[in-house]
Formats: sequence, C-alpha cells, structure tokens
Amino acid sequence: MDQEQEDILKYDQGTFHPGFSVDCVIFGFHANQLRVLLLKMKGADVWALPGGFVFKDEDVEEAANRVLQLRTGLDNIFLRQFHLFGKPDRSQPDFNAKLLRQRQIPFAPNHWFLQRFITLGFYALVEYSRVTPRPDTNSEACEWWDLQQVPALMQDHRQILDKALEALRLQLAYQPIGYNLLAEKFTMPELQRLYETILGKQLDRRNFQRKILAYDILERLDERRSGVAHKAPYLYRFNLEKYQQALEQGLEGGW
Amino acid sequence: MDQEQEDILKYDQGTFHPGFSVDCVIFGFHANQLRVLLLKMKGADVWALPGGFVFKDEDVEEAANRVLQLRTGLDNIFLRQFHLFGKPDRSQPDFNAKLLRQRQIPFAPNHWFLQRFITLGFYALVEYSRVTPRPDTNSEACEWWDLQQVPALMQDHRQILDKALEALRLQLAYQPIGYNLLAEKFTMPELQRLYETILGKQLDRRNFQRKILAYDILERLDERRSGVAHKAPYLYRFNLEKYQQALEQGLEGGW
DNA sequence: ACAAAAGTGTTACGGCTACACCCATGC
DNA sequence: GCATGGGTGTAGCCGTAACACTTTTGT
Repeated sequence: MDQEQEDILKYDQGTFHPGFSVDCVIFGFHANQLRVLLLKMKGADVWALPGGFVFKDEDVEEAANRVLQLRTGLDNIFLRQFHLFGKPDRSQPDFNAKLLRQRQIPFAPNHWFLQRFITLGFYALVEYSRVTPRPDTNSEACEWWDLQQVPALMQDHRQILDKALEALRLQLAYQPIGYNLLAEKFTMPELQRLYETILGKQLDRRNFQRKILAYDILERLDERRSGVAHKAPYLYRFNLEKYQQALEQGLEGGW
Repeated sequence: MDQEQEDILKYDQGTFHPGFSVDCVIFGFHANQLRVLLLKMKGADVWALPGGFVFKDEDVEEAANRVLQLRTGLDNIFLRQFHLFGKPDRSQPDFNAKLLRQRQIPFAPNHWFLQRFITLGFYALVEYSRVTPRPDTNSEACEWWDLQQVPALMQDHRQILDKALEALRLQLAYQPIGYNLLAEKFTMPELQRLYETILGKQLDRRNFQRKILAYDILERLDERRSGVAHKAPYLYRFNLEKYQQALEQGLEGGW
C-alpha cells in the first residue's frame, strides 16, 4: 500500500467496514524494558495506539496485520486479538471533526469518520531492533515509549493498553513468550528480564533457569556473550519446532 | 423489550450498529451433561446460536445481555466475550435474503441485513433449571442440545461454539467455575461431573475433592442429598465472597 | 448380604522455593 | 583482589497422583 492510499481520512464512505476499527498495542523489548509503539497525533497534544480500519472485504486479522506492517515495516508478526471495546461513549466525534478540519478535508455532518466506532484490540510482539517506526498521515511522530512512562493517550487507549498487558501476562502463564521479542540469540538473563518486565516482579535467577529449561524449548549454544562486564553468559536460541508445539499445547494445565 | 420490538428484521437501516452482531454460546449443565441452547431457524433445516444486533447507542456487552435475557428469561448472567469472528466470507447474504422473503418483508438490495457482518462471540454460564427457552421471531424452536449431539449449525456457528468451549476450558485453568452453572446447593460429585464434562476427561474423586477444597471457596453444609441410591453425599455451596475474590485474583499463576 | 457410591487417609514423586558455593570478568 | 554477575547444586516444602480402607444407602 503506497502513501497515497494510506491517507485514510480521504477515503469515501463505503470503503471501510462501518463503525469498526482495530487498534494495536505493539510491544518491544529494549534495554531491559518493555516498550510500546505510539503515534503522536497531529495538532493535538495526545498520543495514540496505531490503528486503522478494515476494508469492506478484508479479513479483520488481516487489517491488523496491515497496520502493523505500515508502522513497523515488519511482516509476519505475532499478533493476537484480545478484547473488543464497545462502549457507546468511547467515540469522540468532536475530536474526529477537529482532525478533519485540521487536515482541511471537507466533510458532511454524517461523514463516516464521525460515527460511533467500536474497536478490536490486538497486541503484537516484535523484535525491537528490526522495527523502523513510521508515522501515518494523521500523526507527526511514531516512537517507542517505556511502559512506565507512557504519556496521555487519546480516548480509551490507556484502557486498551492496560488490558493488552493483562492479556499478555495471562498468556505468559500457559504459553511461552520470547521468540517474537528477542533477537535470535540471547542470554538467560535477558530472557529473565523479559519475563520480569512483563510480570512486573523479580524472579529468582536459578529457579527461573531451571523452570524455563524444563519446558524444553531452548537450545544452549557453544557461544558466550563476550565484551560485557563480569562472567560471559551462554547464548541460547529457541528450538522453533518445540516452541510452536508448546504454543499450541499450552505449558501447564491446572487440571 | 416487548414482542413488537423483538422482530429485528423489521427495523430500519440505522437502528443498529452496522455490520456487527453478537452471538452467544449459552452453556447449561443437566443430567451430568454440558448443554448449549440453540435456535431452529424458520424454514431452513439448520440451527443457530442465539444472537442479535447492537442498537446504535447501546453498549456491546449490554446487547449480549439483552439477547441472553430474551432467550432464557434470566437476568444477571455470567457472560464473557471471547473472540471476534471477522472473515469477510462468513456472511451469507443469499441466506439472509431468503429469510427476508420467507418472512414476507419487502427489502431493497442494499438492505442492512444483507451486508457483511462481523460478530463478537460471547459465552454464558447459566443454571439450567431456571431457564425458560424462548425462540425469537426468526426461529421456530429454542432448545437445549447435548454438547455431544449438536446438529448442523448455520454459517460459522460451529466454529464459534468450538472456540467458546476452548475459552471455557482455558478459564477453568485459572478461575473457579460452577457458581453460575449449578444450583445453590450441590454435591461434590456433581461439581466433579461438571469439571469432567468441561474438560472432557475423568478425574480422581478424592484428589478432586482435596484440590477444590484447597481453593477455599466452598462451604460444606450439615445437609446431605437424600433419596438417592447409596451413601448420601454432603451438600456444598459456594462462599460467594471468596468465589468472587478467586475470580479476580486467579487461582494459580504459573509464574 | 451385597453392590455401589461416598467419606477419609496414606505414601511416593516431582516441581517449586530458598538457599550456598564456585567461576569468570572488568575495574 | 574485589565486586558483580553467571553457572551449578541441594535440602525442605507442598501439591499431585495413585492408592486402601471404612461408612452408608438401596435393593
């Protein structure tokens, strides 16, 4: 999709599935911190989750994928829907009208962009270093934000973000996470920091290692991370086959 | 909402949030079997999940609640959204047109009921004995079906049902279940059958009892179930306060 | 009396927790 | 050499699985 087509506000009524949007919480991991990719809205002093609309004949999941691809430059991303936000008052037609005026797009009072929207939230896990953040036509910046320092967000986007984090934590309890967030090779401490950041609590170094190794989804390489201070840690990588298997089967049951 | 208003197909364009529906998988438990409430479509030889549309200014969750209330007569039901089904080819405009003709409702080719629909799936847990199944205006029957004997379903409703069951199993792993499905007083074997049915596997009687009691959400009464063959089992009931607490906190973590 | 179901208890195993100890590296 | 972080090991605890025994009820 080229630049011309990307300017969503110029589309006609009838281009998109009406009253429906997708919003993506894109998680990355950098400097031992979980980060999210946010857009700075033009004119307004608020940030927003990358989102978009679904073409009339497009699969909803595919639309989310498209948004991801446009903002990060990446394809084939781990992406999962987690909640539909459907309160009638979550839309702010006045705010959207302001956007249209700012962009100097003529519009009628019944313009599709001013209707009520319900939105499906997705969360995505990406490898931070491979991402090239790219703003869309309604935003003047696209940047990573530390999860602890997220600025004021548009509409109910803060709620969406919180719910995404909750969903991510839940996933952690019964599925492996990491393949999508880390580089191909990583150390055990790096993986542990990732888990700790998502969970928001400290874990015992030795118990973590034992538990994660017991899942039998990791392969230790004969390499070590050199150049760092202190003892050089081993490098690991995921055994993709076993990783996929664990994703499907779930790690533990409870029952 | 009275009968007049319930005939959804007679509503105008603009009454509902466009291109969007909710479908409910209503689970009940009877005769040691998990059952689902299904509607027999008028004319066609297929069954369907109870569903409906969302009024222009209605909360999506509220709409699902309304559907539940209309089909079961119950209020205040355990209800949870689990997945949005958004493939473009899941709608069948021809089938819907047939429905309109059958109901002898005049319609234009661009009638709202013939557009593409995406649907949000909910699952509900209800107390079987309190339900009074009531068909809607598009269906000639509303009945419970044994999960093992579900007939052919409309469109992608079979998929929706399967996904609901999956979500229910997942919930079982980290939250208590039962308060919404059983009568106020119940025996340990009854609760066990419920768990076994949802999980689709047998559990050890004694270990089950210990584990569920360890959750500390049950109260044993001084009564026993009389009249049944063999030794009379104790009656239990949920401690609602602790039950709610367990719902919120989750039973176990994994991490 | 007997079969079937329910109440209660015991033992062994495995995973988790909370530690201690040694090794490597940069300052 | 010392502080810091990484690799490996171990004892105790607890939940779970797999079992045996007793009690109650209907036939």
